[in-house]
Amino acid sequence: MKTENQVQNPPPLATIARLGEHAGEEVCLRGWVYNLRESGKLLFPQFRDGAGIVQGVLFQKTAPPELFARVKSLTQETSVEVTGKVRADARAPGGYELEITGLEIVQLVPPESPYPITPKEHGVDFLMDHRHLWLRSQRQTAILRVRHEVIRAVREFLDHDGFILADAPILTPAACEGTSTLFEVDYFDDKAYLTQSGQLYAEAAAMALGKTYCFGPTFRAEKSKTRRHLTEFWMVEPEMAFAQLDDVMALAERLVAGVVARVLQSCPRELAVLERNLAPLEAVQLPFPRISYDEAVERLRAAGSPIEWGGDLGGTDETLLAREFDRPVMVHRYPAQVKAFYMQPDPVRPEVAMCVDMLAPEGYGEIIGGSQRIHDLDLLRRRIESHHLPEAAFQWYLDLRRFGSVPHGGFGMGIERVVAWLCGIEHIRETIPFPRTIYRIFP
RNA sequence: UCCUCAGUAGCUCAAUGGCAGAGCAUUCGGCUGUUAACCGAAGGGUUGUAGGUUCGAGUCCUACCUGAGGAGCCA
Repeated sequence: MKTENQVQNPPPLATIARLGEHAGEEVCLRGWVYNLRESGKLLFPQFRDGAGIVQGVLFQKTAPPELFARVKSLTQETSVEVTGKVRADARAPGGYELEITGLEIVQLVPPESPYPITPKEHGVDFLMDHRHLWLRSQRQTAILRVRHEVIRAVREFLDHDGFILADAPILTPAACEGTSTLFEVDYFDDKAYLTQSGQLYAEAAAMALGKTYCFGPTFRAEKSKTRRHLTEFWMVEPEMAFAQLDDVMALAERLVAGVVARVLQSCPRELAVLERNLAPLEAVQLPFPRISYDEAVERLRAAGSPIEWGGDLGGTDETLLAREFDRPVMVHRYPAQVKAFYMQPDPVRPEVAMCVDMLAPEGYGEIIGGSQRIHDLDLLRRRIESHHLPEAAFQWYLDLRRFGSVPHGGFGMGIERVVAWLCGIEHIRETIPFPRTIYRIFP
């Protein structure tokens, strides 16, 4: 009966995520074999389709011998098209299972060279060497789906707020901030560098468009070796004309709160796979606490940190400070000496810069760094000089202060750090499909 | 760049200076509701590389290679 029906009327394609909508019906799934369990004359192949996992059931007693043999031969990650009747069953993981009526193998993974990543534990080195396959795991697909949702939420938020996307170049003639080590590339007979920030270009775009953002990969050649660093990472950088530090902070907290709310709403399944505790994310409501660098140093010293006024916050300082709040905390007005040359000094306290860092809770560190930019030509010139930067390279940037300069500002948000925080995962390397770290550029 | 740790079967890991082992994976057999299934058997090794100490080195020493965690720097 079933076979006849299949020939006359091919069953509709379904996805595992929405299998429940087809209860009682015969459907077709396209995907890969996740695992095969068997118990005598009873087979339980598990299938994944990129959005979920479902278990199939096949009894030798009732199945055509040829079909039974084919299912019994399935190896992990073999690609298949399987048809079957969807049935609710409390014994099945996910609540539904597929009573298999037909199965076509698209490509059989040969048993003599099995899929290398088994459902057992593996070490970091092995998994990173097989990143192209590791991506298929439940955990990795969940993380990538959250990443997708974060990026979509950021873009929709900025788009709806009147920001215009104007991307910055990736190949640049010189350092943007003059501090970090850059990747040098051969540019015909000249030298060029991979961008470390699109900000300077975003400032130019803001003078053209009012509110703008750039969103792309950025590169740092520093030999950072921590769970928070990649040499290639994605950053979104909004920039606003006619804006001051308070406007920058207001935008930053609205953006982050919006992204968190969106991920909570859209990714419950993924966060469950990742076993993310939702309470700390649900606590992320406006407004975020704002403290000055001065107050941060006081709090840190009270908490036992040896920090002195004048230095930047270390990783442990960030964790210590963030622990005192139940939502991201914005630390503003750092000493100008530890910050970039283009940051506007505080008018009443010139030794501090009109800048802000947002620290994520739970020890995830700095996710946003921003500032009000210097809009006065002479002051900016003096800063370029005192930072020993080549003024000639910055003439175009100085032009922005010659022709209709206005107070303006913005920030950069590191996508991978936000994703790591929202997913509650240990290491940033899992938040990007193919991470680049100091000692790893393969695959 | 600095500090710490690690490298043994395809994978995850054991092995007091004294015969190279287990679980998973693979192959074969068993099991009609499995949940990283389970039970039995088999195959699978230049112990990261090069030296050194020793009667004898996976184990101790030196150098190097590869990777991980952290510092500094940053998002």
